[in-house]
Amino acid sequence: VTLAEVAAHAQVTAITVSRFLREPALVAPATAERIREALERTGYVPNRQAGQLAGGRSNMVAAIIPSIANSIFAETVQGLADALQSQGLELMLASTGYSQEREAEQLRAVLGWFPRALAVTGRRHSAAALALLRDAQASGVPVIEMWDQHADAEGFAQVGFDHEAAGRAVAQHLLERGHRRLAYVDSGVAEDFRARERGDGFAAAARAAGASVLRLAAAPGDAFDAGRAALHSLLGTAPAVTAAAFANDHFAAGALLEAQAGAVAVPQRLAVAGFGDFALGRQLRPSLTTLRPPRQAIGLETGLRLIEAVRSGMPPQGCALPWELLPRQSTADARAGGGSGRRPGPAGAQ
Amino acid sequence: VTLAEVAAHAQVTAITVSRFLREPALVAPATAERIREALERTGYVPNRQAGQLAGGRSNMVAAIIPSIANSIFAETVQGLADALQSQGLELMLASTGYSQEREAEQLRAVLGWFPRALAVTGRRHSAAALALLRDAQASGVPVIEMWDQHADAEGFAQVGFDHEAAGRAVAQHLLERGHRRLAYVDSGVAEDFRARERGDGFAAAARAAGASVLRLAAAPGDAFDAGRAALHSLLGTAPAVTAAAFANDHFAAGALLEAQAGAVAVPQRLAVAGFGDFALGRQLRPSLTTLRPPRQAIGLETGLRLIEAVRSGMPPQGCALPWELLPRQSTADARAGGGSGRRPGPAGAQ
DNA sequence: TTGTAAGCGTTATCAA
DNA sequence: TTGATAACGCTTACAA
Repeated sequence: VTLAEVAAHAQVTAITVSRFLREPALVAPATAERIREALERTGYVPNRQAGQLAGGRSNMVAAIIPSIANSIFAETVQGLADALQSQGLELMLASTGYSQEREAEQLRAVLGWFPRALAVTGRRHSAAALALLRDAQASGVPVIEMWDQHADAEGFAQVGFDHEAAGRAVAQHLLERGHRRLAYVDSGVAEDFRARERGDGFAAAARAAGASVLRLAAAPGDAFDAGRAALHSLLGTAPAVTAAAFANDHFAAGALLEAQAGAVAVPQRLAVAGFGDFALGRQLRPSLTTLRPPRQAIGLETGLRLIEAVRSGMPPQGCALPWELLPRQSTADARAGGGSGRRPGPAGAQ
Repeated sequence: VTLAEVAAHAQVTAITVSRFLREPALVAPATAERIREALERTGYVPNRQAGQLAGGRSNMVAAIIPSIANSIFAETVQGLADALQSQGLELMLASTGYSQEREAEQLRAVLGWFPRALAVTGRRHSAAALALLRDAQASGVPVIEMWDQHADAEGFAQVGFDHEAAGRAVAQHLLERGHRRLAYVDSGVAEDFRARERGDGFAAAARAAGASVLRLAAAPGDAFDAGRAALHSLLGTAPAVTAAAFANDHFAAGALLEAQAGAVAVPQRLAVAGFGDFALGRQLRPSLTTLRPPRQAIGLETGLRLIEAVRSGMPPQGCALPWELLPRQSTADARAGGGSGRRPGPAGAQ
């Protein structure tokens, strides 16, 4: 069913129906009524390809994330979709599997749809991807990098937070509780740059305070199992370590469960901290100290800023979003009487 | 950059470049080389809207799922995306938030892109959605309903499994272990029809064996908390119940954790079974008996069958995919020495 | 308030 | 092996 057929039913021409669809106020009430009926009877569905080709712009925003299956990004996507939907924009999603090569590929694929705006994850891109992003931005397509907030930005707006600072905060938390021999368990995924940066911040803060830091990488495969294995290798090879931070809550939860099974006292023998604030962490005993990233807010804010950029024609603005350190039982101070409450991260315009 | 500009660079006309892009073998080697160079130099990106408008068909498959954030569907989407990608098809994703109304809306939105094929979740649709799906199918767009496999199909191919049978299998498992007073904790989401059907099957099998079944609904909000609360209300209002099945592993895990905290012996005082085989279930002590649905296989198989339908022009075929009951410690027979091994579900063509 | 004409960037068809 | 021409279904710009 095309516009022309609907128009025939309503005894007008196609352009009038098109106009009614976009600006109903511009057609006479009687005509509008006939068009409404015709639309109903024919079950007309506007052809987006044709509309966007003729109009010269799409109503689609493309987002590229590392993994759909990672729940942390699922919430970001949800926030993004919510923001866009309110403006009648559609979301096209692509995932890279944490591969820079696939990022460029996926970028090329979505660019063929000529999206109205672009959201990518992180600030590290292959040369090919970077070139595509720059071209897009140069041709007026707003681009936002999600989840990051770092000085070495490549000229794109960033909506996220500083992962090194987050890592430092976790270290600080452990240092304040008297720990001097720390460990950081990295993600097994080499391309999870943000986890690595949190580790960098963690290590830097610890060393600055005169503490030692052992870094090891989690095994690939099931994250719980990897966390369990990491606990063993930690206790085996570095028995002096008294506190460990993990790249995410799944690793940390695995370690907690293994500690439970092996009668390793947490936090007395080993304090444990995670990242991400996954729902499970609050349920475990001891409950898991973690850092809550603004998972959904990143998506929502990205959406709002892209919309604004589209509307105004100006490049989008980035911003730092606050995270929150959630001290719980797994790092409770064995000497004193527990945690010191919540500690919000920094926020403010870029 | 348009095809015409590339063509000018290569000293041919647009159609030759277009041909080179689709069937390189059809252009002379020397010309091909010039075109390749021109493509490179100009950084040409094909305009999908124009291509699909002219070609009369898209290379996009649309999938509609209840929730992106639900990990169970994330794996299905992954499988689907993998299958499609191998054929150069792109995936457009829409989520409904378990609302039938939004399903029709989202369906209308994606139909505007004239997808090559359509994958929806489940067999229950609003009248509006049903009409859209029928129209699509009638106009030659293959449609598959994922996750379901039921006799009252509305004429669409189904790739999934029979949830009543899955529910019956869980009940059977508990009955075999001597339980006669059972409970089923439904999902708090009223529109999760599949969880309800599993409950129906569970209840039917239990009653057929002369056992009693109490059904209650989990509270909305955090699933772990809902599981904890469900355990309490179960122990409080129905102390005679000796085994409980939950609509998903998160509820069940919450119950397990609460039982642990409250010194309720599992499985001795209460046997607990879940659904979904989430990674956590294997980690808990007692480990969680669950039923593993073919999460990823559903997506993969749907993709393959849609591709085949597109290729052949015939309507897609559905199929039943096997699930697996995973008996673990949370339902171990207190009388005997443990579980009886894995029990695969039924499989075969529809 | 409605309509006409042109064109968006590509592909199908047919011709050379 | 390459090209000319005519769509595809819609919107923009302008005219009536």
